[in-house]
Amino acid sequence: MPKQPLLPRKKPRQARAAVTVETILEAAARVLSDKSLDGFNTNRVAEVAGVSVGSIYQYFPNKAALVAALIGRAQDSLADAVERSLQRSQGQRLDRVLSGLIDVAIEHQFGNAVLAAALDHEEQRLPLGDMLSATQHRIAKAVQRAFEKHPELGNTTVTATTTIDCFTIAKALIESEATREKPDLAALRKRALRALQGYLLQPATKTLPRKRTRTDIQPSQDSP
Amino acid sequence: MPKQPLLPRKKPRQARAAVTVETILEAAARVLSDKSLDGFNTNRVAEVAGVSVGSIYQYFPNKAALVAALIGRAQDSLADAVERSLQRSQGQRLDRVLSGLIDVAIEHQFGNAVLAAALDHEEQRLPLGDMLSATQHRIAKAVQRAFEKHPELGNTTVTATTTIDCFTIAKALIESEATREKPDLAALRKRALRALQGYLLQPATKTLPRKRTRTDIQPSQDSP
DNA sequence: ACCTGAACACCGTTCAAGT
DNA sequence: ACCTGAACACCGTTCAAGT
Repeated sequence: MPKQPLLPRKKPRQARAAVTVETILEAAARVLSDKSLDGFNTNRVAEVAGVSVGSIYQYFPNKAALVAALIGRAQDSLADAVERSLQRSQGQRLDRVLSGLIDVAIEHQFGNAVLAAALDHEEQRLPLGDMLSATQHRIAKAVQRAFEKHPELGNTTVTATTTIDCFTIAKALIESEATREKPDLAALRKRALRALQGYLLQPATKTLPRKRTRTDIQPSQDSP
Repeated sequence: MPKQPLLPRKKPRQARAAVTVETILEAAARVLSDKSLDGFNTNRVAEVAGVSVGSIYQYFPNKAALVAALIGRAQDSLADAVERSLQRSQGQRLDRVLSGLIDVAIEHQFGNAVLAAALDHEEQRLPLGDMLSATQHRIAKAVQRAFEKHPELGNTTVTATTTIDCFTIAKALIESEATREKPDLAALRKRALRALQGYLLQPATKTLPRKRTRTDIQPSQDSP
């Protein structure tokens, strides 16, 4: 069971080394875009980058760390876009705010569809834990602030979970549309907006009396 | 670029061969549960099943087809559970119907968490196309019928897309909770119900006047 | 400090040989 | 018809040798 480290092995100390690292990451993004996850191998990345495979392993402990670095960059750029969008829609109606965020997420996903899909996929699989949460907290905090002070949500308490759920929901709808052969972005925007508005404006459910059934289980690791 | 076939190579003709196939699939599920996707390899599956690697390739064209078969079985069992749930909640309030479906989905995900997560993951990655849609249509149709005739949704038109969106949303929330270290199933139920009720009861958005921005793009395959 | 590329290990897949 | 397992190919990772 390989508990793989995902952090960069070391930082380049010389200028030409920094170029090497940058070249490697660009090549990795390129290969991932062109060939998707199958066909993404270190040999090809090295070839496209014009370096030896060994050079990759001087800065990244393994292939997963290479992908993790790309995910980190994508997250950063998403966080920037979210903050810009919230700034633009400041003081506007809730549907405007939400539409802005949805547009950002759609752009993020469809701007480079193959790459984004591959990164999303690996994001779930890799134990990114803390690496991810830094930037994601930044996003969550910004959105939560915007929600909290919004008049239309005055009566609803907006928790961190609520904010994260909004992201989860929007992301799922967008990714689902992305796998379609002919995505309809206009329709997608409406559906995502409806889902988010619905979730946010729906009063949190009063505890629903529920008969206990055999689905009242705690998570376990049974064999099939 | 390997356009991999995912359908079983052939059906076993003798009884002992059927046993072999069953044994292989059970071993595959076992390995996947124990070791997750890393560490899931054909050699180990063969070893656990007590057969030679060659035997696997007599019935499955490749490793992905093995996983695809497991996905198919999981989908079938989910479809059964959905239909049973809809039958139980027939004529009840909408929140009851939705809660029943949510419980089914939660049971499906948490009953064998590692296996379910691995299968979900591969479900997105593999080009399952038609293999999936058969069972998924069965589920979607059943749910859509239940929604369409439900009094509380009388004024809302329930399209196929609406139904699928509900699944997408519920699944995303459940999977997200499944990656947590200490999942809170009771809270998850409430959040999922709120999301589904919100989406279904929220009147479909009137076309929102939107300024055109540079995010009005069509999907493309640009380089980063 | 950085880079190279041959060498090794692991694993997916095949195929000649068996029953 | 079914099963075996050695052999091959591909790819992740390392390391001794270079600059």
